[in-house]
Amino acid sequence: MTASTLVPVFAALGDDTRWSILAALGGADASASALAEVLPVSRQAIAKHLAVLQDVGLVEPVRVGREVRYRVLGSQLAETARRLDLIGAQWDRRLATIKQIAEGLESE
Amino acid sequence: MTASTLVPVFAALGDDTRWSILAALGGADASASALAEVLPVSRQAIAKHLAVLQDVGLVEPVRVGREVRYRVLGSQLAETARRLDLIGAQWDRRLATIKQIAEGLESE
DNA sequence: CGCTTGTGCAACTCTTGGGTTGCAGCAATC
DNA sequence: GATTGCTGCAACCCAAGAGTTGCACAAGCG
Repeated sequence: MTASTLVPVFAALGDDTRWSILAALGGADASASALAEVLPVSRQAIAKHLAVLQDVGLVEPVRVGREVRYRVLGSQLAETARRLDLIGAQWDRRLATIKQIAEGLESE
Repeated sequence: MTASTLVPVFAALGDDTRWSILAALGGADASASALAEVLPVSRQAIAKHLAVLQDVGLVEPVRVGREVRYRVLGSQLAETARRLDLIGAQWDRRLATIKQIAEGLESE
């Protein structure tokens, strides 16, 4: 059941501050301290968010000298999207099946 | 900025119980009371979750006599997946751009 | 009409998690 | 080697939300 790993990703993406962090990292890789200068939250709060994002594989730490910069992994976003799309498609298929059955009943 | 409406959807999808509800509704439309007999939570808890799911457009209420059944909207899942995929693709494009620049520097 | 049953509203508990401050530690730099 | 600056850990506060119980109300059904 790979779906169990999917829910935490959505939980991670369900927070505005984390999207702000992802957006900031979209410009260039940055450390927690650097992000704290841009965003209206403390460095420690950002560090927590980065830990969450790293746990679900949305972000990757890169040591540069004595600081730790983070990079967004777009592939993980795409992968999550792919799996979500599959689920949505399954529901549509179910609806289609029900429609078929209903139409079959009508024509009898 | 349509992305602002995207975050609440992820927040809604970031809960295990709500996925259980969606899964149960995948079999057939059901009321909050019916779901309460299947899932290990109270009817009121389910009612709250259904309200959340309805707010973000993942589920739709259908009155049947004196009960209110809920139906999953797979199209909303697919739409969310599409938008998430676009975002992921943008990050990949940025990485590709950076790679191009780096390669350009090497060849000079 | 009375009974049953599904829904809706309200109040409450308790855990989770986002945010903060403070301090200790470590690694470059001068 | 001392200083500077970035990281990591810990404790704490507070709001949001997941879950519960209880009750009131409305709509079918005997």
